Amino acid sequence: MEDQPKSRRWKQNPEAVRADILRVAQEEFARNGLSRTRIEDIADRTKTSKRMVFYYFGDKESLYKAVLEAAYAEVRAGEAELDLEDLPPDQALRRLVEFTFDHHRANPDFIRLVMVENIHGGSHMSQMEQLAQQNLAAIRVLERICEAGREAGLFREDISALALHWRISAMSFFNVSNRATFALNFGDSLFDEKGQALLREEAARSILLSVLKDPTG
Amino acid sequence: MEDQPKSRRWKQNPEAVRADILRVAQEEFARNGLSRTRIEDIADRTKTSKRMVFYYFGDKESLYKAVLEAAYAEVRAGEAELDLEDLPPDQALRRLVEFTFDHHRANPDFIRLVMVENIHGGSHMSQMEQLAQQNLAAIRVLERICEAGREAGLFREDISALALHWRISAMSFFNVSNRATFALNFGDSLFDEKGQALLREEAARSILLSVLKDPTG
DNA sequence: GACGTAATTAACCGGCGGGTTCATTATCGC
DNA sequence: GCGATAATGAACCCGCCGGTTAATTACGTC
Repeated sequence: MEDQPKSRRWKQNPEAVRADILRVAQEEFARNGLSRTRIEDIADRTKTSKRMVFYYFGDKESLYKAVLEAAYAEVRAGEAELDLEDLPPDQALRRLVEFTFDHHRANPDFIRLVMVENIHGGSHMSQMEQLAQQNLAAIRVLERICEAGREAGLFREDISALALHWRISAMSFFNVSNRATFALNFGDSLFDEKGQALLREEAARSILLSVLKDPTG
Repeated sequence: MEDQPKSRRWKQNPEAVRADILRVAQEEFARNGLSRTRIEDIADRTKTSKRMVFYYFGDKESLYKAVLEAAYAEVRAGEAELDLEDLPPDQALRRLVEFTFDHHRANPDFIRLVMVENIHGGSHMSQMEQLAQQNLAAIRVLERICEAGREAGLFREDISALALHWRISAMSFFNVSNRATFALNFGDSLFDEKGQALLREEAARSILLSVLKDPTG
């Protein structure tokens, strides 16, 4: 990091430049979507130039795809850190819901990239190959919880791990993605700390209730 | 409606032209977002010209705002047709969830417009004045159901109508908005008729369970 | 130090698309 | 019919922005 005083030993560092561009591009694409983002705006916020953006990433769409892929990888890596193995199934499920809720909330740029990608019909994401396994891993976690719950006699027999994941995602995602319009329509009382705590708790509670064989437990 | 006595011939019909533009513009903005939509593309699909689009709506952003406002008005009008007054509270709530789920699913263009608007931070919607009342009406429906449920001894005392609406919206909205990426990540099994029926039923069931004082009922 | 390659800079280009100009036609009130 | 105004058509303008050209500088290798 620190430079040698005598010889200006400032090393060229392509990887850092690349990472710098990616970082800024993620923010810009997340804020503005694909078309509204200007490569020059990205360049201006990096230490390098517009020419270099094209030099490293080819064209705008490839940069966007690189951003999307990096964002997915980062978020999935964050998810993988959650360890639920040693929890009883009901507590594991509750913790998974709370974690997902918090995790989405902490990564609004990722959420916005997914929104953008959905507007585009997923056409860029469909070209990303490697994420199939990562995603199935997410489902497998839920399936293990469900199975453990069934074996413990706690959970219903007929729950679908995929549909469960869908519901957990729906609430966690919507909470970030639709904040602007929801707050404009109904006020922002649900988006301060107290409101968010309420939503988080009710999400966890309703998910849990819905899988329990005996909801009174 | 159809007859116009000798004055006002069929030839020039500004209102129809305007409606034609709005209709096409809604589809284009919903499919492509604001920046990616080309006014010329809209014009080409109408019976009129690009020149007329500007003549009637001023500029692109005003057209977008007009589309958004019209879409909101139409969807809210559709919601207002639901009558739950004569149902017991638990059935009313279930029906409201199912209706919302179906209604969102039947109006993907509206959903996509709201997605686009959220990407833009709601900056255009914040200029729409009249929708505050419409939205409060939606909450009031839920509040009446909750109150009736409490009075009947069926529902918990501590449920928030707004948080309940948030959860119903979250699932109904996400089901449409994130279909592309969800299907790419986890397959499209949840989006055929059978999968959708499952999601709809589980959404209703989990909402209902979460408000009941005695969930075994 | 010399050579080849990787990284960088400055200046440029071209077409796409939002918005306009100006001339023309239809419609209405009288 | 006549004048005023609303509605329409064809062609045009121009600035923005994605992408490029060409020349220059740093760097690894011998």
